[in-house]
Amino acid sequence: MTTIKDVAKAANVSITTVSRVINHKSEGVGDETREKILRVMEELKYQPNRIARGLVTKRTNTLGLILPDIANPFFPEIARGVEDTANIYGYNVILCNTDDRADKEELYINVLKEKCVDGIIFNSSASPVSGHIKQLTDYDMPFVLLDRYMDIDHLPGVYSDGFDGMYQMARYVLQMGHRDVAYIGGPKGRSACNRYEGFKQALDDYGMTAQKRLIEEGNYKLSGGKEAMTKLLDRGEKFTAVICANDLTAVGAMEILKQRGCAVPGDVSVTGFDDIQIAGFMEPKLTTVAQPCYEMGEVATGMLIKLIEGRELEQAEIKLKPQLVIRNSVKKAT
Amino acid sequence: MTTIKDVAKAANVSITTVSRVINHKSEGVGDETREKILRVMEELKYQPNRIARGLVTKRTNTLGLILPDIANPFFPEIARGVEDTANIYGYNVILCNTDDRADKEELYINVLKEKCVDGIIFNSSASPVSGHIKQLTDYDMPFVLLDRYMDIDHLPGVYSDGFDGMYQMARYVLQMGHRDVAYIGGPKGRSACNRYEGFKQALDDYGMTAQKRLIEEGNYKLSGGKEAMTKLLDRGEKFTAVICANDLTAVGAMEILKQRGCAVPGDVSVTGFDDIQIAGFMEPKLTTVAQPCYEMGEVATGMLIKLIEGRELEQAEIKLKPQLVIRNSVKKAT
DNA sequence: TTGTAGGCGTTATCAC
DNA sequence: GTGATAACGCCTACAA
Repeated sequence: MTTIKDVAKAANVSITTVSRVINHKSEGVGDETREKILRVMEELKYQPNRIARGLVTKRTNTLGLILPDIANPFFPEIARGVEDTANIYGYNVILCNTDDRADKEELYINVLKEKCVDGIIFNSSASPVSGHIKQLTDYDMPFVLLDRYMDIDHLPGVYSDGFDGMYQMARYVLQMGHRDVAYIGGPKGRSACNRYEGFKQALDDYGMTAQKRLIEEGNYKLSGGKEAMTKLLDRGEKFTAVICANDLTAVGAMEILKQRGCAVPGDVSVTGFDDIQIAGFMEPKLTTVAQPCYEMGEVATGMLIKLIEGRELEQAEIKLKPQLVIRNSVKKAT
Repeated sequence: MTTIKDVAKAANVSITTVSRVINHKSEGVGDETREKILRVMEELKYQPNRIARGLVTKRTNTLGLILPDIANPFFPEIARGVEDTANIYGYNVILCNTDDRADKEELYINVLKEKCVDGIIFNSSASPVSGHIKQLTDYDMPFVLLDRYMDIDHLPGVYSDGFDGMYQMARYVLQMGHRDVAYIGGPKGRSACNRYEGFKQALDDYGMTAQKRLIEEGNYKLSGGKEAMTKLLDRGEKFTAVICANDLTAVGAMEILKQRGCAVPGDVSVTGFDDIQIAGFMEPKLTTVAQPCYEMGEVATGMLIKLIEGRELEQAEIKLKPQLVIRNSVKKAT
């Protein structure tokens, strides 16, 4: 490995001078000397050692990205947005999968700190007040929260506006003339970014109120959609549309509907949320809401870099608008 | 930030001694002194600076993972396998998206080198003889190739055995009694890991030969499947099954089939390859071949770490077997 | 315009 | 057992 020292010797100058041209502090270096040094660097295939540089500058140009599971289809787009943006600004990103386990989160935060990353983007199901996240605020480590819990302390974070997304969807369904609209949500504990509240607001704007008999709890999985729809049907509820809190739930609900001889969207319209890959391929193609994943990664990274560079954030919390994706699973109510 | 120096001072010992207990070289440190140092480290919340350590040990415990696009559904599982394994052995991984562009690949290799990663896992569509990959072999940087081109020089690499996967599939289709079997492959240039060869071998084992009239070229996309199937049908070819080189192709082929009034699998059986998410959700559920993605990441990382630690590889090239996933898109030929 | 010297936080090599 | 001290490769006052 060739070092700055080798270059200096070969060019017959001091280390300082070489360092100057490496860092483009070209003021204070003669044209000839610079030329020569550049030439020698080329010949020797010199590459600066960023580790050594980091030791003195306290900057590694590396970011940490902590998320539950990159294999979960929700995250790759986010990760891509993060990496692209980081790359533009000259940063690299270390990927960490936590499976939402507090111990792994804590471990990664520590390692990342020891490796002196310049900042961390953090997606966790844990609330920010919980211990291992307090680590972050206690350290002087810049960080940005991603999705998940809206924060009470106005920590910097980027969120997908579930309220707005579901509001758009519900309004669309209502515009299509549906009045008996069922809703299959997430499990009780999880607030799910206010999706349910968006649903209620839309009803409200149409002078309606949510009817308890048409509201069921799901689990964000296929099974939840199936079970909820089974209950609805077994109780003999009447409805012309079902709004589901996510796509998997919608797929499950649809399967039961078809089994029971209900045509979708002929007899019952169905909607999802997330726009996972299958949404565009199933029969009928699912009308759903697309999360602004890539953009979330982009925006979060932009914020983080601002933070790292000591610039002020105009806004600590940024909510991004999801997008309504209209396909074929909703038809006009007759 | 508290350093080893602070700890030494607070514990009234030399930094050497502190360093000894940090690195668990407990031989040569008195029990009492160790206790005291441990206590002080705790109190001061000391965390070793891995940058500084790396500067002297020449090891960063960081790996580079270079791939085209983490948002491409093929890679998240691989990345997860890589990260999990790396984590087990105490490494972190830097994620790099190249979009298969040679310039980006070269750039990342350089940055990774400058950041002194201990090794690189590399997935590229470029052939290993091309310039920027030669960088890797020229450097004394350990690396493992992932999927893509089988290598002529027996560089270390992990591959999915496309031959075997397609052989399994074709054999299954033949076992189901089909004799007029069409094949929609990839674009001509790309060898596609010998999938086509696997297909031919299976026919051969059944005393049959591939018939040119039933072979069409695709592009691994929906459009390719549609076009190829349209050609086949327009030419009036007779077949009871179509084997597609990947799932998207199969989905495209199926759409045309249905449009033209052919039932799947009633009239024609269809198979895919890759087992992407939609395969399990479409109607009929697609019989396909699952790539050993997670395992590939796992194995590649294991190899890389061996390389890094200077241990010998029993095998430079490892081929992993894909798995046949039988669903509902193939029925017995009558 | 250029060079000298000190320091970043560790580990490694010797002494004692 | 323990402790100086010299690296590691680079940056940055401060001098010249």
